[in-house]
Amino acid sequence: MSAYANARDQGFSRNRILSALPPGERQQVFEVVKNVALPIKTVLFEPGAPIDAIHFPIDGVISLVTPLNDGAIVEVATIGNEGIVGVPLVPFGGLAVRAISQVAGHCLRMDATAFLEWAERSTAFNALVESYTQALFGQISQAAACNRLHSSEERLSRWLLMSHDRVGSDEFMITQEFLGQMLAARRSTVSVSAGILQRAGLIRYVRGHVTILDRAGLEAVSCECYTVIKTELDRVVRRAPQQGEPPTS
Amino acid sequence: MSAYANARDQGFSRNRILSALPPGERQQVFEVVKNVALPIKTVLFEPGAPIDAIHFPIDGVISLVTPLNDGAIVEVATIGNEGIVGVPLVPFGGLAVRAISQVAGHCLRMDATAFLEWAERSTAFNALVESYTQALFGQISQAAACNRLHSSEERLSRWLLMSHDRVGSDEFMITQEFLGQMLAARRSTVSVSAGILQRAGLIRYVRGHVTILDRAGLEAVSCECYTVIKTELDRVVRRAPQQGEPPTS
DNA sequence: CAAAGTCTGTCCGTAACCGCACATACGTGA
DNA sequence: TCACGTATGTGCGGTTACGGACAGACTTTG
Repeated sequence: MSAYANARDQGFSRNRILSALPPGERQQVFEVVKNVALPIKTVLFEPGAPIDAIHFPIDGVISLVTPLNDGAIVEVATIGNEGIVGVPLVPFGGLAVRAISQVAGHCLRMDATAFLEWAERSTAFNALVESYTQALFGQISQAAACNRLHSSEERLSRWLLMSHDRVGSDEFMITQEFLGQMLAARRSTVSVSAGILQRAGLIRYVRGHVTILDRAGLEAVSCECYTVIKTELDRVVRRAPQQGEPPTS
Repeated sequence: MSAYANARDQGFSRNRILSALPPGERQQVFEVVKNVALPIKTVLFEPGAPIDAIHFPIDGVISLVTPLNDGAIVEVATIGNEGIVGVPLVPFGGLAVRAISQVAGHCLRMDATAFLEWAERSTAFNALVESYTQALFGQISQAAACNRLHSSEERLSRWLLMSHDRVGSDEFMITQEFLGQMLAARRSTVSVSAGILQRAGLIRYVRGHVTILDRAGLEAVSCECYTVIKTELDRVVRRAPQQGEPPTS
């Protein structure tokens, strides 16, 4: 989204983790984050490198990928407005993965030091972060199983569904070449799988332009992993006290 | 190991996370843990179930596995005396994986409530736990990539090496049937891969009895994932102040 | 309109592994 | 010693996806 409800909001309430905070704390967190645009293929951190900032996606999709020595990469998790990029965060520590944006969008950026202070000060914030960390942990575990056992068509469907949930639109951009990297499959394999989905009327896919036509159909083709991951991620914010509308200020 | 240096120690110092604690705190932690034996195929927790206790392995190997609807399971991490079973722990939360012992051994068991209290009270303890959590996160990410891209022979070698590191012996028990479940491969595939390793003189494998004959050779056959994971796990305790010998009491 | 670049559909030989089956070898206990 | 259960080695057709290549279609740029 390029226009926000109002200038002060800055899309703040559109990250579901932050939305789940008590209104008072939400306002305070608002003071320490900055809305940044993430063009496609922006790298937020590299494996082993110290993480200087935490990102709360508003729209767009960010992937955690494991790079291998031969240059191949494998996606292990996708993160959107339901999550946080950069956890688990340890002072001076780094994660073993690369964070890279797959679908362009926006994030709320919080310095690592501010994040750690907040986690220490606010019980609600800390609980949400830890709960999400656990869910992310589960997502990666499920991806590990999925990568091993499920067909490229199932995994493609899952990827499309997860992205669809996150971008908030039936259309988004992703080339088959890039998709192949995410799924750790040949581009030609992606082309074949996507062709099957397309002929079945589930999607339209023209030169990097994906349109979701039949969500229910995609869910039927996808493996169970989609539902497992979605259920677990939803639980993170559902467990927190429901928040009302953002303050009209 | 069935005999400990002394009764009070109870193998305490053989878990590398606990060993990395300052001596004073180590003694205190000693008061709240209990040495328990884990026969093979003991389940410590199931996906989604609340975790009532944390385990610090002394010997043996515990695996985190993701079960799928069709009954298949995939190993996403193995944990031995370098680690902790049950993190990241959140009050009333559960992990999306099953923890099951693969090679029989012993653990130091700590109640979840005691664990949470300790993490809050002790900075050193908390730092170790969080650092390990990050490393475990990396291990699962690497496994996700490995499961997708590497051959059964590479993965088998990696599994054998990781187990070898943890059991502290050149011999351990694991049937091909069980190994196949861990690697999410047919037993016959395991048989073929193991046969290749065996004919190459790297291992001996007779009716569930594995003997590591040539570690260096195995490392050459294994994929890079072994080294990546080992390096990351080693960093956890290397970052902490080195501890001396256990107190002779 | 022409040219260059990008993206996609398709093909083919090959490799790895599945899914299943069967035979053999080892170990235990009667 | 024999019988039985367990564990392993092996074989074979079928499937999936690799690895590499090529042509066509669309888009952008000049």
